[in-house]
Amino acid sequence: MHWLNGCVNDLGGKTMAMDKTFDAKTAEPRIFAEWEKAGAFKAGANAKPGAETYCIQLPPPNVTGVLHVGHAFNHTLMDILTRWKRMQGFDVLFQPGLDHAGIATQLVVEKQMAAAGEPKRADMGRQAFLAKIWDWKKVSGGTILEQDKRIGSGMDYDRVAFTMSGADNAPDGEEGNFHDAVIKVFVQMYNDGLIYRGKRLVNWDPHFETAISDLEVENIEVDGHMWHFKYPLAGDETYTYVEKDEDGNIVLSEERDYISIATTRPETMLGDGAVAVHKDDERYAPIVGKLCEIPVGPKEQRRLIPIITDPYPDMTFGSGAVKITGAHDFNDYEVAKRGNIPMYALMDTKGAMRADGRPYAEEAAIAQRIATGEEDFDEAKIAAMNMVPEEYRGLDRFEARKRVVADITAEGLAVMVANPAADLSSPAAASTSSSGSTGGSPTTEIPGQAGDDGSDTNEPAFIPYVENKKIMQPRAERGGTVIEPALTDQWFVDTDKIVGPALDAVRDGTVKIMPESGEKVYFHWLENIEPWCISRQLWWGHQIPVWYGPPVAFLTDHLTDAPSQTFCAASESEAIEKARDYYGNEVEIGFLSDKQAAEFASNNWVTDGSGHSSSEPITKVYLRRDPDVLDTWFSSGLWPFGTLGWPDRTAELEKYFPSDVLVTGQDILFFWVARMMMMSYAIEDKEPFHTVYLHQLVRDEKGEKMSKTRGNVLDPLEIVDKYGADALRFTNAQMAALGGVLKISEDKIKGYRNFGTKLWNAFSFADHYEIPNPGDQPMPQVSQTLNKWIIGETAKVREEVDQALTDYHFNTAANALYAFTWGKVCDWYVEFSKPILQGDDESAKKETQKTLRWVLDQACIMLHPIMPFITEELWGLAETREKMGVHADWPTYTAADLVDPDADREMNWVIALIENTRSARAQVHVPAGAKVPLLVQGLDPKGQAAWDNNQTLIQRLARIESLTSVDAFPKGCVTIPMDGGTFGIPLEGLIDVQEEIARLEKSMGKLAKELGGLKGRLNNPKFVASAPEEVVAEAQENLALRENEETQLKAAIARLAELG
RNA sequence: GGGUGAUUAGCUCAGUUGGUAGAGCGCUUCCUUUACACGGAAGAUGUCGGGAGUUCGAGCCUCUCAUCACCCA
Repeated sequence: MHWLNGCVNDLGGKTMAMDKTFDAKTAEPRIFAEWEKAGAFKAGANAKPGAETYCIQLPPPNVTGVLHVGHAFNHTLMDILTRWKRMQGFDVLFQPGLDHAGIATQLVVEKQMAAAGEPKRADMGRQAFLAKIWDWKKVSGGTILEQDKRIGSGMDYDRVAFTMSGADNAPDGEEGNFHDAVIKVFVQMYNDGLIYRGKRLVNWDPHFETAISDLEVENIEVDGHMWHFKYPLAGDETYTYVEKDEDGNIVLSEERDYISIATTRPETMLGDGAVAVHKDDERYAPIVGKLCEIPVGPKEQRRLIPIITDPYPDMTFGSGAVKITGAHDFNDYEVAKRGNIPMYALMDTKGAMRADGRPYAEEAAIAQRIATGEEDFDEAKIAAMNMVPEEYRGLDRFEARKRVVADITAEGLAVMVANPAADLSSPAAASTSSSGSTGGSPTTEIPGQAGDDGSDTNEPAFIPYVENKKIMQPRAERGGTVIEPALTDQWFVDTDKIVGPALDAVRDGTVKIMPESGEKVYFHWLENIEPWCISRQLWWGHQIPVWYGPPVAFLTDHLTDAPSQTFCAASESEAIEKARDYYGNEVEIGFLSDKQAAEFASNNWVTDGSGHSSSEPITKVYLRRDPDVLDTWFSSGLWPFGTLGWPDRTAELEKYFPSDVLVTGQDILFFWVARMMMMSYAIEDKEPFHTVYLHQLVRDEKGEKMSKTRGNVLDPLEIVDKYGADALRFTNAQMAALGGVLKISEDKIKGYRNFGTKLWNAFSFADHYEIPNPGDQPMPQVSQTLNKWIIGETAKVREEVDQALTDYHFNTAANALYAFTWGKVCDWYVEFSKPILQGDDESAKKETQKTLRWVLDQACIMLHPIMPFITEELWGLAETREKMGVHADWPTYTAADLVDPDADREMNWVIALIENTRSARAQVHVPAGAKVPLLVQGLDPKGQAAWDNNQTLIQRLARIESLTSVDAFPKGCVTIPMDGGTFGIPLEGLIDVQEEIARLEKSMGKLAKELGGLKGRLNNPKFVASAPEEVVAEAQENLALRENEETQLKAAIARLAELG
């Protein structure tokens, strides 16, 4: 054939010798190129007229990504499904694409710029920086899709979608609909009241100076410290602090003029709004409602905060009292919201202590009036207040922490404990310390202060109480910066309003999540869904289509404190229209540049430099575009229809949306799957797909996550180089048990490479026997039992594979094909066919030749979705083919039509006889090569027929010289019990009688166990009464067989016993 | 702390209306027999995590305990 070189010559269709093994390294790229040239993966390729559609959309990898084993696994599964459906004649689209991956991409490009010594992005400006990223994307973006070709992913590469395509600043060649889609969705959702702006505590990345989603934060356990400080009570109040043990015995009772607070983040004390204790905590009951003092900052302006009750504090943890810093901790945020406690933000966008605002003394005075209820407050007022004392302003948060700890300790407000390093015999150290804290052991380590006071020879008797403990620290998934919870203005999707249909769809089965456990997790998450923060303070992404302008009152009153006006519009021109409607036609509308917008101060809407007096009306206003971009998941949430041309009603959209199945990692169920569900329903009022197939992370052979730092990363491309793509793909399919843990190992891959070679050699065998290989031939009509049998087996495996793939049981499909190809075709059919192929019966020979070719073709077809390369190569060895293997017609024959029960029974009997004979021979050490005579006793007609039909091949495979029927076995005979007769190998004088008896007794032992079970059940009247008929019948049948076998074994043992 | 899952051969894992346990790899022995040593033949190994319950019958269903993993706080 023309599309595959080599292997076929012009000498009358006779094939040249095949290579010893399949040379994956050279063949695979060649074959993939041929597929692409033939357009084999184009949408609708090989579709039968009027075919149903089948669509899978690739979860878009990051544009910066390179192929790792997780992708390879994920992509293989989708490729298996789409290849399978394509061969069945469906109208298939396997839609590829890439995600612009805001933060990840920006990080990559900024790193490169830094390495090249180029100016920082802030210096180069937004447009120039974006141009840089686009340049980078052009050169290195999408490497992964090229790598995908190495593993055989059959996607429609002419349709690669990109989530930033068509953006305002996109260069030539990056046209596309995605940007329009994103903007249209935003505007639509804004107009529908599904998107709003608000102040929320978000995860703030101080390095990128952006909010990131909860899901992009990972909590890492690190060594941290828990400091214990005293918050003195206001007005010299005291109370009796009583601590009891489990039995209620008082273990400590003392007068205190403070409340002890434990914290891992002392620097946030400056922003405390309250101290909270549990309402059931008797220790603090006397002081609830009183005020205490934050023990930091200038002495004269110490703030007082209330002691409140809340369910949040854990009475058994730390001192049981918690400082509430609503602006810097998520738990505190909830407590503060519940208790209407002011949340003072202490840090700027870089994570340094704020340096803006009024002098601390003024701020503290206002805060004091708020705390005592003398002054009202609202969100904006609190946000403007800077509660950082001058001495800490501008310090990095970690530096501020050290300073705060040192200052409090110096003032004597740290909780002290006895110093274990001090001389315990001294009276001071032996006395009871004032610490009443529970949990944790004191430590001598004082971070940042070691050696400051006291010398090595003269340890202080008491030291500050600092626990060394593991704390969970939030880190940015990208970059690893310590996340700072921050109160900021962000855009949110009101998920409560759109989550309904997404939940219903799964509840009512419109969308099925596999494995089912995924549904539970999905419900749990969506039923407790939080507002989705969609703004990111990045540049690489879809800029939020919102412009701000002055309130209309500003035109006449420049000092108005009315809030600014928001215009949400799909474009600048639309924004102008909206602004005109608002300001009136006489007012000229302009836009602030990026630079101006960046420097914008909220009270200055006039930027033409002219001075305006409040009496002078303004005739031109400048709109400022929101500088933020949308969360990457906002755009990828539109993937199911965005890839198909939406908002245009393209033919592809009509055809392929909703798609069929989403195959993705369990880890992005919330990130992505849930969002696609919500967005699809919100925008198109349709489910995005009908099935979600979730799989786990691919791990190394020990089950550990692969990571560069661990050094256990397997590179799929190296595997492909070493073992071929098919081996990797087969391994992937074979591990894909629903919900299973995915552990990949090189040994496994090697094993499936060997499997490919086995298939290869089966073809090699056919060539070796000079079996014609004409190409597409109908299933042969056969009369030979052997051929009937293998055709039936083929039908069985076809059903099994189809069922398995329908159920997404890739492992079952792979294992069934493995067992069929190796265990049935190679181990038995090929061996059985040899005597016929070498024999004189021309018609049997011809029939077997045809059957063998047919069976091998079927194996190729059915293995193709999993092992496309080697099967394509083998397919192409035929003289003619109507289509390439990638488009070969998937079979539809059924076991009901093709399984011949008689042939089945006969061949299984033959196989059992050969196996039993081999086993008996091996165990009595008959040399493997030696041919032995075989005796038979009491062979029934069926057995006789089976023997007669298959005599040659039994003799060949069991190495039998002759068969003689006898009435009684001679003494010293190895016994082979079979259904329908007992066989024996006469070996008098050659066998070790004791060994043979041992062998038979072992068989008896196994039998006895089975018999016991069977008899036990059948003798139980309740079993016979309550079990289904067929189960009872099966048991009875089984019992008869086993009893027969038992009789034969007993006789054999008796014979040997005589001998011994 | 909340959630989800796992525990089956030496290892890695299958095992769906509950019918009496399998595969691959590894291991042992033998075999270079004309498709294949990336091979062939034979073989060994299980209290299906512990305990209890439902059932004629439980690896599978229920409860409980133990250990582990992952996700979210």
